[in-house]
Amino acid sequence: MAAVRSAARLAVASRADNRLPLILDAAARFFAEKGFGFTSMRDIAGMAGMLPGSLYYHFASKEELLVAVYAEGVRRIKAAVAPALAKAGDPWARLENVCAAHLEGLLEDSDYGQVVIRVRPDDAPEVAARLVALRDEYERTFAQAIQALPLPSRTDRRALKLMLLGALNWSQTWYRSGKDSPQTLARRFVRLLRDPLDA
Amino acid sequence: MAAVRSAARLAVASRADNRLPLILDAAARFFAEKGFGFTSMRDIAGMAGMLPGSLYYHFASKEELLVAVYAEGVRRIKAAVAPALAKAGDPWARLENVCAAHLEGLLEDSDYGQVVIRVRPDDAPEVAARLVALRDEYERTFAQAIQALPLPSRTDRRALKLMLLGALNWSQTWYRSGKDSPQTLARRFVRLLRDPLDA
DNA sequence: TTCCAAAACAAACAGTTGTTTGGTATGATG
DNA sequence: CATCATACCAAACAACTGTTTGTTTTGGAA
Repeated sequence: MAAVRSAARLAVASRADNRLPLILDAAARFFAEKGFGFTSMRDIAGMAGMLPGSLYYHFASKEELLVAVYAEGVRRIKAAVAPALAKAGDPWARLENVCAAHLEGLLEDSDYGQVVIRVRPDDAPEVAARLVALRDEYERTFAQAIQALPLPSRTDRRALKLMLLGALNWSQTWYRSGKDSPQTLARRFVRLLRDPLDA
Repeated sequence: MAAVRSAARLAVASRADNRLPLILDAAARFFAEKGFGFTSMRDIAGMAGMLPGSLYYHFASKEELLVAVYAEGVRRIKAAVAPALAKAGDPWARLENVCAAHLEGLLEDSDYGQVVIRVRPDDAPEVAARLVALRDEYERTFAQAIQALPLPSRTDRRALKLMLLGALNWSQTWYRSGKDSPQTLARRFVRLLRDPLDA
């Protein structure tokens, strides 16, 4: 397939693939704002300044384009969370920072991150499995922050992960930029879990 | 508009509106399973055993049909939660039952409940405001169960509501029927918030 | 300067979308 | 029995969908 770039053939980087990032950006923006189903290839092509058919030089289908955006989204969220996760110190503080980074990724920062949370894998049946795999990949990253917490042995950490991650992801529904910052929200949520333990 | 039923004119109930529930059921099923955007009026009409154009006798548009399903969904979830909310006793136990009822509504019970959680108001721009109002209406019901909790005065109850409701609603993403029941999940989630307080 | 593959255009394809319009069976009402 | 609104059918509408095909431009390599 042509989408496999010849860039492997070293350096030069010519003009080749020049507009591919443009396509991805446009797709990410539309997928994030209107969802997968309500976005047309013409929307994307228009914003990228090209014709609809031209997209098929880079991607075999609309769903494959979604996969590319999705993958980039996961990459970015992971990259945003990684530093917070790496830093040593209080595991609770680390979790709070991880949550804050996670929230920034899906609320403010980039369209790519929003796509990962907003678009349901079943919306693209042909590639659904790959999308789920990408999500899971990230969730394992997030789970590390939970594992590190000093909790009573009876605590159900899996449930904790599902609860916290669900709370964070769902915030996309009610969050309005300009009010509480992602940092503030992360602090509030983590405190609800932590404070009672300190007493 | 014809959709305003003449039923107000007392009792008889003739054959009029006979297939309207059928339409709503079909729409609810499709909206719940494929989402609003991926459902066509032909899908719905087909399942209801009629022609696409006929739907417009009952509803002025696809979006208006969504409003009707949405409203019914909120009605049902509220009805499912109401008994749990009314019962006297331990506020924590009550919250757990409320959560269980909520989960059943959007995971197992009815397509209507699933629609309320699954379909984003912005998917139907023309009626988005009305859909949001319907959601809010229910959330106020849910908030009552939170208000009744015996919590340290410093606790942010609004954040608690957002966290718990988000965790519950997001479960639609990962829940697979047959494994943990809604009741079990509700217990696990509520315990994560309560148990630390008891110590 | 010639050549070639990359990258895009231009135009169409067949199918689907929400919706409209005009006609028609039906069952209750006078 | 005649009437009439209700509830539906039948058929089409224009617009839009993802995608394909053949052709053209382009920039770097030989």
